[in-house]
Amino acid sequence: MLKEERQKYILDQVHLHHRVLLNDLSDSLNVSIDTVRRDVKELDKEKKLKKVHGGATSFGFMTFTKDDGNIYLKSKKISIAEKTVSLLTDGQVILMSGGTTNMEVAKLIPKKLVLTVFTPSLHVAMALLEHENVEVIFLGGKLLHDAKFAVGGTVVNVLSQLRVDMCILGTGYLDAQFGLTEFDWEVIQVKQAMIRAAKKTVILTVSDKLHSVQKYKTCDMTAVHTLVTELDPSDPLLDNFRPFDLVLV
Amino acid sequence: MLKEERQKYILDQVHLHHRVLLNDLSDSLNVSIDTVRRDVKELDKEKKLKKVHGGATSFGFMTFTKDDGNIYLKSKKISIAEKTVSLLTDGQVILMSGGTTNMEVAKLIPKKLVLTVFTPSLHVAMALLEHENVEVIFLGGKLLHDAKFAVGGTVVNVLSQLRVDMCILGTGYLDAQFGLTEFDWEVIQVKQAMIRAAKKTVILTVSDKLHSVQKYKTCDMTAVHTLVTELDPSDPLLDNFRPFDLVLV
DNA sequence: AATATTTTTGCAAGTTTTTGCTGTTTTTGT
DNA sequence: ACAAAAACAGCAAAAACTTGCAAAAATATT
Repeated sequence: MLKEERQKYILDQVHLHHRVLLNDLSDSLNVSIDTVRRDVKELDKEKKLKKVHGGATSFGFMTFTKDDGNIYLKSKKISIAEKTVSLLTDGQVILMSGGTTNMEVAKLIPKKLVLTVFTPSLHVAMALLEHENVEVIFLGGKLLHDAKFAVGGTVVNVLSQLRVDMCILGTGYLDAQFGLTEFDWEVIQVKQAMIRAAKKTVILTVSDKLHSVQKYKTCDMTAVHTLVTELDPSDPLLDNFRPFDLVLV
Repeated sequence: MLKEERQKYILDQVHLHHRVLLNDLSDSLNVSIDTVRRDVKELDKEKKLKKVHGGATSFGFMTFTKDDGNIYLKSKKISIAEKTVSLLTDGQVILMSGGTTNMEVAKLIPKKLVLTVFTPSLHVAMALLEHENVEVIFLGGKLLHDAKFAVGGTVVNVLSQLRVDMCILGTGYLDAQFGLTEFDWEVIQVKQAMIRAAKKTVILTVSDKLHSVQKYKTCDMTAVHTLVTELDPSDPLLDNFRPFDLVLV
């Protein structure tokens, strides 16, 4: 194998996974670790990647990691994401909406899990593409400038032809009496179509958003199968939702 | 066997496999390794391929690496993007493919310009959403993990129903004789559909990618209306393209 | 047709590059 | 602070490259 081939492979891997381990490379290329080290060193000198202890990282596009400043909220969302990921099983076909909570879910999906995910969210799609075993299908349409989320007829139309295992809704406001509500009419249309296209609907929400109501209604509580919060399922804050036939996680 | 035949064979092999080993060539051509070495050296001098230790590679092969950080190439791309932006007018409906050059175009679009842009590239869509006056419509479909680009039937299908003013193709390899070529079959399908959907086709390419050929063909030079490079339109490097009925910018 | 000239080809000796291995130093996580 | 992992430096064998040269082949000249 030519040196050039090796280096191209290394670059491809770096761009694909955002980071690589020298050991993995040495392994999959069947060359000594020293050779890989020297290659990476060269590529680093050529500014094609960034060498770090034990491996290398790409320093290109991936700078969209605008960490939501609110550490407190973020830890809640990660807790929700962990619970959500545990609901997923190999081979499932699922729908994911947008929002920061769903982003955490996308990041936390195990590398080995095989999934097919439909999403109208640019950010979620981007995060999902980091996982080799996840097939990502973007639900195309007109994009909202702020939410980076596709809405409109084409999205709803494609959704109407789908029948998937599970739908994970990440944003929204939840109330036992008024159900799931939103403030954007077009987003509502998409989310309703997502719910219709799925056998099960999973709602993710931080406890701060419980018992809050917005202008438009997406669905009733009866349409929800699973509710994931950062709280313990037995927490009294969730009591209002117990009368409904849903799983609390 | 004539020298010319040999060199033609070498070039074919390089284009076919992206790389060759001098030993393999010497073997299959039944000539000494020195002769092959000299041939490859000549072809390298004529810029027909790139000689590397132990063999040779096609030009597109290594050039494909996403050249972030490569300041030199980036300035070329910005120059191309500036020229491209000047081709745009208020109210147009256009198609944009992916690639780093198109990314620069997306970033450089004037804030006041009113456009409608269809694209199957996640990165380009993301960049376009920074512009308030640009309506962005994502061409949904299965996303390629490395290119973050939508391909497949749904994309082609939607494209077949469009009729837009202009199509801007950012990636690809260009040669006067072989036209626009790619190495990914699925990407080809999308690009061909994009060309069919547009009244005008604009190709953006850095001069480094001129005269390089890949496995599959997207279109002939005759399908191209405008060719944008970082070179001056009168540059002799572009002479090969003058016989065609296209605008050089 | 015979000879001279240029080009091409193969070979050999010496040089450079590449690569894996050794032992040593530096960094990292606990 | 200590043990483990990673990086570094130097070395040696193998592969690849360079150069110069002479034989062979192709082309030109008389």
